[in-house]
Amino acid sequence: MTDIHKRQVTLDEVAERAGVSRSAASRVINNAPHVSKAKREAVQRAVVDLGYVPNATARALATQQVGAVVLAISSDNPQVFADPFFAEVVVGVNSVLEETELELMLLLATSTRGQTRLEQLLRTRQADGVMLMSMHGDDPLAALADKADVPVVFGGCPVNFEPRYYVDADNRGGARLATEHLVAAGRTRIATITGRMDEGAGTARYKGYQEALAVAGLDASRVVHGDFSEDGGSRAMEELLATHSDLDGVFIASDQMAIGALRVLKDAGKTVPGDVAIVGFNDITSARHTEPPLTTIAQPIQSLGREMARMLLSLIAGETPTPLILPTRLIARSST
Amino acid sequence: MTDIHKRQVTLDEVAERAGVSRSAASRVINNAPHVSKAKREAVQRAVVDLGYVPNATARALATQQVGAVVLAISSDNPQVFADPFFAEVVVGVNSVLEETELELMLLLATSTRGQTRLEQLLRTRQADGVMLMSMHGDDPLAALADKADVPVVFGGCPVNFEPRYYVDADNRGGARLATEHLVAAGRTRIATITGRMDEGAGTARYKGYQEALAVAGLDASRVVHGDFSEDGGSRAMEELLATHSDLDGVFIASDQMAIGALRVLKDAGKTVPGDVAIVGFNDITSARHTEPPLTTIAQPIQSLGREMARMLLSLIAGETPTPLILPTRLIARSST
DNA sequence: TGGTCGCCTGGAAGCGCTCCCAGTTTCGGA
DNA sequence: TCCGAAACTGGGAGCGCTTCCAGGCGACCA
Repeated sequence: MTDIHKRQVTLDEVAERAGVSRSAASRVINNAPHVSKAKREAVQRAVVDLGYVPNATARALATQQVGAVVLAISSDNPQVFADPFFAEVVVGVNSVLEETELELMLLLATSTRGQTRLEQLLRTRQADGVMLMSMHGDDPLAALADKADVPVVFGGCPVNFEPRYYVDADNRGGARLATEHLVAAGRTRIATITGRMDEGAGTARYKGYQEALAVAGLDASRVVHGDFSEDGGSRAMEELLATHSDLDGVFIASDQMAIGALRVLKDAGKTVPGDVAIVGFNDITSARHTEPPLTTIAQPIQSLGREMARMLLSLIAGETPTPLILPTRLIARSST
Repeated sequence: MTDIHKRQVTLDEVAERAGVSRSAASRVINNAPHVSKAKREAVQRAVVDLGYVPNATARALATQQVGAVVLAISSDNPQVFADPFFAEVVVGVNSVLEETELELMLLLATSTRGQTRLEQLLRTRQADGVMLMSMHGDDPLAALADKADVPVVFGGCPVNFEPRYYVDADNRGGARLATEHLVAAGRTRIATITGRMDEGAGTARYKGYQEALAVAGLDASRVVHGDFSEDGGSRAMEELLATHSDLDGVFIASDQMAIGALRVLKDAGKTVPGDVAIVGFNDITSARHTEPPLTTIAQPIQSLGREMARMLLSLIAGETPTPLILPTRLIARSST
């Protein structure tokens, strides 16, 4: 870099050029009242002439507001964010932040360093608010976050406690929908492959499965716990086939696992949906391209991001929003 | 929010508690020399006791360094970031930033507001550096960015000019690889569906296709321009079928388009790879699940992110790195 | 024992902006 | 014509930190 930083033009220069005091200039920049029309225009002209842009840092220091919020993903897996899920969340978040003056910071707290950073963030107001996602069950940060003195909204409800502010997809309702769909299709020996049981989504989806079968008066004991991953899905399906070879329907708590399961089913010579019907969860892009295309539950991911951002904004504004559960819906394709 | 912001503890308090001057305290915080062992330890103890964490804003104002870099995606499509591609880039970027003290800010410049923000960012040093992606051909910001007085590295080379600092995947080489693969499989009437020709990746991949066919002495005139999208791929394939029904191989510049094309081919009663062999580009997750699984070109996306971040760091450190082209490789599956 | 060098040390001046406050105008109403 | 209220105006004190600088002090060499 050539080090010719043409020094940034400051408010003082604007004021001088406009022939007013710095205070007056500041007022027009923030369009506050108490400045005459003439001076206001003079300042505005000076701003344009000089190409003045306020220094965000200085402003932040003076106002004690950072002007940025952070989206933090806490996880032990460095690759979590590679999940397209988060990309969509970000799009949603961005769409509402775009209407404000707030910047978006990303914090992938996947290492010890990252966790430390997140912790400091929570206790020292380095941001005006934080959106926190993907807390797994035993994360001590969850509790800390919920009573931090900086506004925090959770994306997804942690498994072991309910934060004051969160927005979540209706995982339980979605799982119920999925299972009911299987029941309605005449399946009677319905199994499930759950997600990680230390995540809110994992337990909630399992609960939905149980509820639906209870209502239908069917046996809900064909259960294997998975981990949301494709390989995990394969392993779980193998186990299921070994222990409950009579099954004729499976609700699988993620499409990734469903893809793995589909492969195992195929290798085992079972037809889908002929021998066994499958419903997944998430509606990832690949779900449309499997053989057969996967019936699944879609969550409004961008909305989730959008609503998290809105809730955070409302919190920052000093309001007290109530938790929000977003509806999920069934996408029927050919695996059922 | 309860508004009991227990005021942040300041450096002055630390200094007082340690019985030293603020300057001394500052020195030990930044572990600078010229402070006796005794005082150094006293300060360190005070820091722990008080739970002191430096105020990043104040520090930024004093040092004239923001302590954050931004990853900016410039595009006219609000949904670009939903592409899993960027999620992976972010993972890569984060992995190197994690080792530093720098924060990561995300700027999705998809609206007028966003573009304005990006422009201001480029001219007013609101960040210590910026990584810029997805510039399409006629974006005036590209030129501006390249001579901004803040370090900028491009991700992907814009179509109409070569920035001073960039890292890109070897799109041309990858396309050549893909086309050569088709040639090696004995195909002789090889078409291509290109990407958007106002993006660097689009033109580069087209060039690679031309080169490979030139070397093989084959006709390179079976060309339809697409837009990288699935629907665009369908439309392009229809056109190709209508105008060049004799084709026996197609290099398609993105997997998304390939998926669309596959559907059209199937509807038209053509078998893959029997009648026509297909090679895509990107190796998206879905590519493994299509029918048949797609032969494609993989780019090292996380590396791209990582190298962009590294280059930016080196730029910030005052060095002068050279542009970087990352290798791509062929993933052979059953569509060829 | 005197002089010099080099390492501490803390005071103070900013970094660029906001905002309180006291002083000055202006203006309408009586 | 006079008075009070309301609107304007600019000075100045911070926000919390870094860093320059001048002064102090011990050590080391001759």
